[in-house]
Amino acid sequence: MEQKADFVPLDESFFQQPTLQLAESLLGCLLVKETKEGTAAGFIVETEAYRGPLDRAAHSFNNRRTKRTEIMFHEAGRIYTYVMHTHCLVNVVTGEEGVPEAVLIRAVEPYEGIDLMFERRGGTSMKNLTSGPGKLTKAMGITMEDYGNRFDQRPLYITKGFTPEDISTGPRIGIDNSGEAKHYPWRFWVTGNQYVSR
DNA sequence: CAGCAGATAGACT
DNA sequence: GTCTATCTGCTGC
Repeated sequence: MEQKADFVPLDESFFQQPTLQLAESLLGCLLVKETKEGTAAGFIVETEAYRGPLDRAAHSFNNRRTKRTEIMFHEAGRIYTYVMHTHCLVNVVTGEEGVPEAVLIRAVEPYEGIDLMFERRGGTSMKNLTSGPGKLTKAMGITMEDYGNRFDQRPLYITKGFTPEDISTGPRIGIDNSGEAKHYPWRFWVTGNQYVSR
């Protein structure tokens, strides 16, 4: 009876929305990671959409299909983790089988397992704990182990959170060498939330 | 606030 | 073998 029944993963049909719409729908949802050290959870407050063939900023631009991007060609709801420099980033795969699109989770608001997150992140402030894509994966213990799993089942999954009052959009971050694509307003965040990366 | 080091996986010559 | 990358934290003006 140790098991918490509070967190019920979202149904897979949730992920079967157009990528831009899903990026917006994900705001306010609760991202949960269960490990043997404990459970860490946080509300998603910032996302970015990456749209395969059309999007120069996406790893899957021009349908580039490699070992790394392979998972983006799968059905919606898969987990795409990617190691960048010293950090791991986490994406939600969207689109139907064969359509390489994804949503990057850029920031969450800490909700449960906050002590555990501080332990993993070392000395830092509450505001700095999960306010960035590399920070949140470290705080929650998300790694390449999660690559290819599904967001509708443990140990890494998404469940219902709150409904954001107001949502902002703007250009994405960290894709300066992507030509035109860098101006696309495919970044979404909860307006005014202090855990948004910038 | 600009500049840069850090450290790993995968693409490309 | 070399180069780039969906970033972060620290240093020095």
